Amino acid sequence: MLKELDPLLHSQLRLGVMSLLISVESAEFTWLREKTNSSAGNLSVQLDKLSEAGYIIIDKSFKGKKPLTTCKITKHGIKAFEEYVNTLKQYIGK
Amino acid sequence: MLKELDPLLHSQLRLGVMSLLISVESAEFTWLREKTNSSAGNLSVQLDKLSEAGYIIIDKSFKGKKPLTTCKITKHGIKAFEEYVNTLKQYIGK
DNA sequence: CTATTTTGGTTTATAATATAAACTAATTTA
DNA sequence: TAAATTAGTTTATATTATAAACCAAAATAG
Repeated sequence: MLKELDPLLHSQLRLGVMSLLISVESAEFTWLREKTNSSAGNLSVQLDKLSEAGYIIIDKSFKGKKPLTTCKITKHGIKAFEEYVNTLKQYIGK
Repeated sequence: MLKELDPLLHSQLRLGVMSLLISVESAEFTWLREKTNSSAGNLSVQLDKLSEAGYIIIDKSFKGKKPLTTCKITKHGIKAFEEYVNTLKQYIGK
């Protein structure tokens, strides 16, 4: 029987974000937006969900007086991502 | 920039079905239901979607007077599945 | 200057999707 | 012969994804 795929990660945008975050120290909102080619609104919502799950931490600061949002994957997030990938292998074969 | 994941395949149940169908000659509705642990209603709807996309062919016959629904992946379906897997590798790393 | 556009977002409304509930019809089984 | 089971379909609902509308500050154009 096929195992469940973590629904929080089984979303193109959220998976994309996690995929990007896993290979960098931290990333800015604008960079994630460019890389994922998503709308700011959508990205904002999905980042919140990842954050609420403890998969990432979001730091909201200011660069001068402009808002600066940076994201960083957590250990919990890395684990969830790895588990997701493992489960996925059951679906896509190897 | 991350590529788009075929939304028809990026669904746990439909991906599960395709994953099962790719390794068998054909499969019965009831078997797919067991393997995917899905409700009959949900499975029925998702099979129709895969069928409409030309990813599978559904054959509805009778075993005696009981309905017998069997599914088979198409060449187009195999190609779509393989493309999906390739794109996915961009997300999950190798 | 000051009006408009751009940047960097958030909030909220809507569109799309997944899923279950309700239903049909035939078939065992009690 | 009434009740439960099998094998599904159809439809309603809950969930999710996504964009539209919005806000505040800053840069740019006239």
